[in-house]
Amino acid sequence: MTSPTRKPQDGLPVASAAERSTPPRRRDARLNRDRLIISARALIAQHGVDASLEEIARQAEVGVATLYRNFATRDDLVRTLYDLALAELHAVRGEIEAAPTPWDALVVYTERVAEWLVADPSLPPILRRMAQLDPSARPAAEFDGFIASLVARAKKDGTLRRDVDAVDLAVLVTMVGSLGSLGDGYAGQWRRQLSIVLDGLRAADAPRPKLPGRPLNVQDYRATVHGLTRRAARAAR
Amino acid sequence: MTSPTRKPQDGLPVASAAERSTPPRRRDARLNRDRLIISARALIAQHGVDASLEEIARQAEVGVATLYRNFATRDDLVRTLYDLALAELHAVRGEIEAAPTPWDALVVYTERVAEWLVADPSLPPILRRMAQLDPSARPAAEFDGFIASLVARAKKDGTLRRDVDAVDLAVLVTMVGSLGSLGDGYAGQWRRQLSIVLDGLRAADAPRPKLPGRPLNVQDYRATVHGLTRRAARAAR
DNA sequence: ATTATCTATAGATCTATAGATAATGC
DNA sequence: ATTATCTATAGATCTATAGATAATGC
Repeated sequence: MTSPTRKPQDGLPVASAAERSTPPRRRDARLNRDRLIISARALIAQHGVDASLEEIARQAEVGVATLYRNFATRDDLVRTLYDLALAELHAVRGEIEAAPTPWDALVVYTERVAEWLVADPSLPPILRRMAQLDPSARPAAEFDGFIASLVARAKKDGTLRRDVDAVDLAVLVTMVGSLGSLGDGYAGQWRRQLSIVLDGLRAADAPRPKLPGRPLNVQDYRATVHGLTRRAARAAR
Repeated sequence: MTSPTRKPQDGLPVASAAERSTPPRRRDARLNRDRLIISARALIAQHGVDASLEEIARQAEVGVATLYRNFATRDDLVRTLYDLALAELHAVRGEIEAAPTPWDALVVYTERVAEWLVADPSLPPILRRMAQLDPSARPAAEFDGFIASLVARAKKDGTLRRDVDAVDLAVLVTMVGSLGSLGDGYAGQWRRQLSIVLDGLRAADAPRPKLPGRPLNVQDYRATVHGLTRRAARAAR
């Protein structure tokens, strides 16, 4: 379907869906590709998916043609970043299964996914773009059935309120994860906010744990925003 | 400080801070300016604050020079959009004061601010940019003292949990407001999500109201994203 | 008469590719 | 020998402005 330039001269099954993101086999090529990916994440976080490809190459200290060789179109690049991020998310499943109770499993799920989003501010624009390119590409899609059953069990044992469902959880997590785009100061806050959200999801009579962290006061808040500004100024050269 | 081109030949106090956003006095000019603002909102919502100025002018059916005449720099444009949005937010204060109890006042506050954010998806990028340009420019800044006193009163009367503060509220509202950037389907959801957040903020022993709306199921979710895609495709011509 | 608009244009930056040159792996 | 990189370049699009033309308000 895509990238028909390479001939199937090696004995491999050729052009499977996942094959697109196979890194190149030459040492320098692999390195350049990695540099491009790092640089792309940084610039997409700053300027969204329309970030200049030339600048991405420049920041990776690589010619533009090298970028094009690795990623035939801008959407190829976006899709690769998406796939890479998704691979990291896969690891979460095991952790969820290891949780002792359904409620704990839901906590792990929301924490890990929110953490994943917050850690990489290029993700929100990338996820938005992917949703346009391919509506079936939701990051948590593969967890759907699994989470739905956890939700059912947590309702049954009286820890989760009965008037919410799995999609509510997904939306709330996305919401909390969006805090990563607001600057570094929020990066330390998301656990606290998530905890408040979880308390809202808990059955009314279930006991609440202590909130993690401490509230940002206005001075902190200011310092945060200033910090962001300085950092952004530096990044912009 | 800025825009020193106009000479103070009219008898006015000249160049006050707010004067920058004074619309022009000619009928056609005012119309063009309005068209530019509408078009800027749409394109900034789509592409962020780096949206092409030429395209903004094109979509407003106006020459680029007209855009530059109205907004000397890109940041002038952003600042104007910010000021306009902020003016709408002012109206909220009266509504908050009219609420019968401190808790109700906090609900009105969070609902109105979230609604304000959700209604205009150009706001998140604009607010981020403004935070860089001028760290003191937080939208809710003028409510700060007011909300802080509401928070104190709501804690005292046992409706708000005691381990949160006014900044937590601000962060949570920003979070909920970010749902507007995720597509139209979420636009109907934010009240529901906010309600869950409010339940998390409520003192543990206070009674919870019924959640508004109904959860999105996966089909709804898909339809939503598809809808967004079609709309985005149309908008992109 | 004044104020605003449009067209045209210079110079910068961007996307995308062709062709010459360099680096790796077998 | 193969694979990848870089430089150079065409054509498009962008920012920003100058100068000629059109529309309003008094």
